[in-house]
Amino acid sequence: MKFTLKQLSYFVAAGEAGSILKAAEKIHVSQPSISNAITHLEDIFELQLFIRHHAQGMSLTTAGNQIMAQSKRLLQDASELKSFAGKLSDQIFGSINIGCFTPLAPIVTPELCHGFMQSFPGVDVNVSEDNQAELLSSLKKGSIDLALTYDLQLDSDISFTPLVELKPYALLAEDHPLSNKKAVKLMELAEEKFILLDLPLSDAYFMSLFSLDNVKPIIHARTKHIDVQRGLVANGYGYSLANVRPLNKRSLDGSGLSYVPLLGEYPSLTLGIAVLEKIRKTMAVDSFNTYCIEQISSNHIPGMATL
Amino acid sequence: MKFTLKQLSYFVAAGEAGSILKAAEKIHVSQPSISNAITHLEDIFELQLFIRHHAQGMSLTTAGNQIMAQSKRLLQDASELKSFAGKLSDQIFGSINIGCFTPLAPIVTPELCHGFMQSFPGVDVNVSEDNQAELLSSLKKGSIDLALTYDLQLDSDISFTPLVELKPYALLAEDHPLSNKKAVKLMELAEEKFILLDLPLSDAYFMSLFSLDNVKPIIHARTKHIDVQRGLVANGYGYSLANVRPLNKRSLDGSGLSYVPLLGEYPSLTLGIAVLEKIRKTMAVDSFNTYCIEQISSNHIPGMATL
DNA sequence: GCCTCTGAATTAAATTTATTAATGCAATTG
DNA sequence: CAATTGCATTAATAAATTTAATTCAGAGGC
Repeated sequence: MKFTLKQLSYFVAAGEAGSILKAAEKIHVSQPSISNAITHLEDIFELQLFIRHHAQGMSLTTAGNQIMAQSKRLLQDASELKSFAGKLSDQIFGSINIGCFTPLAPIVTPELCHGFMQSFPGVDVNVSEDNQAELLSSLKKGSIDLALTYDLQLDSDISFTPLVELKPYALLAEDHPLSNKKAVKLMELAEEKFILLDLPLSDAYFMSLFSLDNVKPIIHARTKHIDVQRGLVANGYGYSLANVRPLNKRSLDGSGLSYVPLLGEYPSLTLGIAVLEKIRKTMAVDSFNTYCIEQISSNHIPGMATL
Repeated sequence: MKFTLKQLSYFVAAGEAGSILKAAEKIHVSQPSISNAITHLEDIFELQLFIRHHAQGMSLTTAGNQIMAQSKRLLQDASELKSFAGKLSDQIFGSINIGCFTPLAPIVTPELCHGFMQSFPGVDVNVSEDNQAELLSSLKKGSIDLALTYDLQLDSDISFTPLVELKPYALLAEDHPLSNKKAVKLMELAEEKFILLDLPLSDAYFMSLFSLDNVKPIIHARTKHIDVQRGLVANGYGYSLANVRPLNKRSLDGSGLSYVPLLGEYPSLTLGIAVLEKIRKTMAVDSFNTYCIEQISSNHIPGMATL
């Protein structure tokens, strides 16, 4: 046996009016409706809520007063839930979950998310980093609202908004003989040792670049971590290829790096926004989406160096 | 357009089960009921709460997660309201409002209410003092649950439980010639000045005592305050009659008083508990009622001296 | 003290709302 | 490419809510 919010609201109206009839007029329902609601509440609470005065309305008992205070609070909370939902749908407000492809995350998310939260203090942005497969799965599961990633292996139910193309470049040690050239051909590096960034999608992508020029790289090391990749290159263990361009041109141990464009036409990786097609976005997610479009362009990418 | 607690609970069940079908089995309702409830909530909130996965249930969106957290809280609060009401009806718990006839209040209520609240820490006792007419009106209005007063001018819808009879006695100054007598006749005081406690009921009562003996008192002063009455008597302005017997036999200015029984048969005032007949008492009120019966007897009255 | 009035409770009919069983439908699985 | 899964839809039914009309008990006026 339970009660409804409607019954509570009828009870509260009667309690405030001190009369069922007056309450009925005020809230535009019939007198027996309120009478029923009160009787029902008295039954399930096993309490006398009102003292009925013949021909002069009714007044709350002490128990009724206590229940009424709680009822008002509950009704208030219910109406706040409604307005919370309303705000979620039409105001830039609430929590949003953003996913970012791991190698991109340390470059773009700090500035991007911080800037967004500065502009929209009502929004709480949660960022998670993951590989492409997991990002897509998270989008479909709803555990992230939006992903910043490349347009690789996207399913049909994911919609992708391209933002910028990231051309591949050669990652060389600062003191490498070719490090000051305007551009470099893959062929020129063919005899040197190659450090492969061995992540689910990037490995295949980088190898495809070599194939285009019929170059067989000498894979000297594989790593899943871009900091290891940069550290190895900076310390002269070999060269590598990359698309993301951290502003800081030193590896974690302080050794210098150089970014040299590739001479020739190579496929870029397109950085953009992936969202689930069928989803209806909250205002906050939508705002983050447009914020990304505004902030990320070929002129400027948060946290990223120009070539 | 509003939602119901039932709809919220269906939504929460579905959110927790990750599937309408599983939720339906768990809470024993049909699948379309839950489906409807969710659709309704999505409509009125203007939010997408779930992502539907074909043939593999559904998962909450970020918005759905936020709404679900709030919904759970609201349902929790609703169930707490229910249990609060339950406790009010069957446990010694909550607030109670006690009324007390003004002259009695300073004598009996401090010890009585303090003792009760010690024994039942879950109960919050509020005491108010008033004259008989107001006490009865408060009982009928429900603003007090129970009144400690005399059995005077009670209406038919008030039920009165007598506790003790308070015999009238002569209030004399400590150094009054008759102050050490075992008992005194009203006749013996007839020539002295009389101080009348001039309260709605007590004035008529005291005058009726004189009528019984065909004595015409010399009314020297009238007061509505028992402290003034005691002060006047203690300082030798005259004698008075009273029923309540404060333990402290000094007036507020420190002068001594003496209580001397009346010789003869005079009507007593009966101190007891007045409650509204038709009311269903909460457990807390009922306990206070029995506590009064236990504590107030002819052997002992809290705060009151023996004659 | 009689009559009228007020306002809650009750009753019965109408309406709305919730529930169910059956079915449809889209995507997944083997 | 059937078979299955699981949500949405539909239509029939059951339940709850609402209302209009009425009853009833006490209050208040004369």
